[in-house]
Amino acid sequence: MPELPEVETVRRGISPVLEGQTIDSVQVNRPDLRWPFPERMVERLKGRRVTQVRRRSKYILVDLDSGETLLIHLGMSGRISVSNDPLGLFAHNHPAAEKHDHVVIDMHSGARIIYNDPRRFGAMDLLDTATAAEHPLLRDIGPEPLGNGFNPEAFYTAIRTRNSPLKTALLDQKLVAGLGNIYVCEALFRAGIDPQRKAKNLSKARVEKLVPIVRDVLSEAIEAGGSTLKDYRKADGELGYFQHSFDVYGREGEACKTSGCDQLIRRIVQSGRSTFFCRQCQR
DNA sequence: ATAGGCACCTGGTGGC
DNA sequence: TGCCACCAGGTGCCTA
Repeated sequence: MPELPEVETVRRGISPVLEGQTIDSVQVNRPDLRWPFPERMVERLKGRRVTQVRRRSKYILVDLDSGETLLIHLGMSGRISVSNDPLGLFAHNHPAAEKHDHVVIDMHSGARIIYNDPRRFGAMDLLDTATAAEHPLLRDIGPEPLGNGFNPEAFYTAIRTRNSPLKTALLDQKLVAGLGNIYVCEALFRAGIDPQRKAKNLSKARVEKLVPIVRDVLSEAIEAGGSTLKDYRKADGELGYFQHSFDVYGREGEACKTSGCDQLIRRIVQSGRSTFFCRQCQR
């Protein structure tokens, strides 16, 4: 479930557990995720103090006092969970290991961070903190949707030359960072825009409507994650994995939620991915 | 430069 | 119960 809001929820969940704390040990249970883990990752993490936990798009960036930054991506199925054993006395205070627990990080505080990812589309790498933004995985990413760089003028210019459907353009991480299939569908529904419309043909007025809606959809999802976070952690420590009710995503054949609209939500495929929308409400 | 399709991998669901 | 097709929150890479 990791789009920007989920990744931000995870960041907020692990940040207080990591920042200012020292890594005691790291257990890596296989050689790779999507790519091999970086050389000597365990040794490079061990004994390091975490100075800051940041997010860029769907990447979590864990800065270390060594001048290196641990980059984490959750792919499609990545999960991070947190558990605690403050005195470091009882291993059973941590949940039993589960299938696909690929990386386990134990902090000096007794906290344990587990990275679990069945499909292994996720990734980890170690970068020089000073030049992290120039890393190939990060350098071409567009503006953060919740930051000043994502505004109607800039986005209008960015999609001006885009011949692809607007849905596809919104998923292009070079144009705007962090959006994924769910929140693009949701934002386009709320904006009343047909996902099949060509990006380059979008009027200035519609861009001005869409941009704040994208922000709202993401902000609300982060809020929902944040508010669910505490309760959920009490349960089993899973972060970024919360219930959410969507207007269109995953609702093919169900009634459109617009009052007075009698249409059913449709599913089409655009560049290989499902798009959910209402034909009546989205033009 | 841009657009489209494939690939990577595991697991869940629904039909026969 | 088994087998099969299809679906899934992402994105790098290859081809035109």
